[in-house]
Amino acid sequence: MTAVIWWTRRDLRLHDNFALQAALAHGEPVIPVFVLDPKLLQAGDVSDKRVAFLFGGLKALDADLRARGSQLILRQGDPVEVLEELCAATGATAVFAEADPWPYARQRDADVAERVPLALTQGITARPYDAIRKADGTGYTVFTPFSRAWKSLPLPASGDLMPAPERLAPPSDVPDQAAAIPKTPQVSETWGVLSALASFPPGETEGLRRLRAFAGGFDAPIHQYAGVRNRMDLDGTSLLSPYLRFGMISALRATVAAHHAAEHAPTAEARKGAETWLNELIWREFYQSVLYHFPAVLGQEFQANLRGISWRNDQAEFAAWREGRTGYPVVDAAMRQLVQLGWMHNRARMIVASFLVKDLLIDWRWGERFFMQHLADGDPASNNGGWQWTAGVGTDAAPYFRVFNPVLQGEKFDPQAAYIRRWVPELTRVPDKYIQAPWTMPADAQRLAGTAIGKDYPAPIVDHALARERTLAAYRAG
DNA sequence: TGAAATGTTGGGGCG
DNA sequence: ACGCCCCAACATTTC
Repeated sequence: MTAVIWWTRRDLRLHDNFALQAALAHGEPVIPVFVLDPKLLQAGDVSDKRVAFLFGGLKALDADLRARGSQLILRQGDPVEVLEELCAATGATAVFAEADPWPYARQRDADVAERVPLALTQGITARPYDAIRKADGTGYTVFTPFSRAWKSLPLPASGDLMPAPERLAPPSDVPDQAAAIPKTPQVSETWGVLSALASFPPGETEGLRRLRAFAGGFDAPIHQYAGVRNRMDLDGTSLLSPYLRFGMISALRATVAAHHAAEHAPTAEARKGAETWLNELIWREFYQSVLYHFPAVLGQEFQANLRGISWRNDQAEFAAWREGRTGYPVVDAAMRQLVQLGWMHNRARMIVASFLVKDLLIDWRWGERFFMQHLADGDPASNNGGWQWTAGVGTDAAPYFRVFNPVLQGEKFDPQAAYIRRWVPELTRVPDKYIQAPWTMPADAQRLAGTAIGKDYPAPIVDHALARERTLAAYRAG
């Protein structure tokens, strides 16, 4: 047997790992390698919360490998050079990794493959993202037929999933890696990072624990998911997205768990909950497939006739949006949650995205980039899909005239304003009656609440009704 | 995975 | 008793 390299990238797990299994089938020892690519870690491109989640995941993976007799080999540099060096130093004859549809990753892997024998497997998605195609071989651009095709294929039984290997041979002949541990980017030990990590402790063990807690058993939260998933004030969602993003939980395992929960649901409502969550996982599969077949979506609107919209792109308003001071409490709560936690409730993502694009008339790419910087679960495919959907310019997009009213969304999905009060403390004492639209509060009520609008909390930076008309006109003209 | 504008209906107040 | 108006409630259309 000869040494081979398991190159892990966004699959920081040992269970259900096609690349690791392929490596094990090919040779031993398997040398687990992660390459920190400086191009992906430049300050300004990624927030400290996102980096902290990644580094924490690497630490956890290393611990899990050491518990099995191996360890994670961590290197920083250009993956082509690093892998070529490692192959030379260790005598590894092949490199195994899970394929990634992101154009940057595809180019990188093509460059690596020119220098070392690279074998790519599936695994980022539950089904290979290039497998579901229309009869003519092209990719789907509408979700419903995609999901129908996706669901028509069989899923493995729970018992057929791949457990983590129990023992791994120690990687031999690996040069000392002490010098390779990265010094940059700095992960600041700030309260923000610590509190973000407390909400999302990185690692495969935690990912698996969350999946079990969410989808395991007859009374699991997945069965209530359909009814509460849009409530921003409740923990009704799985809170699994960062784990899925870095592959700390396999998409396949999540899918099988959802399917199993649906099949064994005690009531029709419970079944609907599991099916609804499964559908959300299929949206993720859909957008990976869209990115694979239509990589140009990363730069431009999928809908060719909507590429000429005249964005206002007001810098001051963009700053107010980023910093959670638009004067619309639901929007501000959500943006502060994002920046502090590195995560945002999905309903809130739609609300703030609609606000940026359709109230401020700011280019959706600005929002897409800001989300990628801050979201621990930020993924090029899902993030782009979500933004193009909200902007009404993508595959299977929301129609352009669908504009969210932030006040009504708040009333519907944060009815007691607990979400707002949690993230916008200066509104804590504002009564329910006014909290979704504090500018309507009479002067005496402002005094009573200790919140002067325009001073303690901003007046709305735009009038929603006017902004809506302005956007409809811009889209019609564009 | 909207919301606003517009249309319709039906009960109750009133002369 | 009856017609008229008002308007909430609901439905449909439009963006």
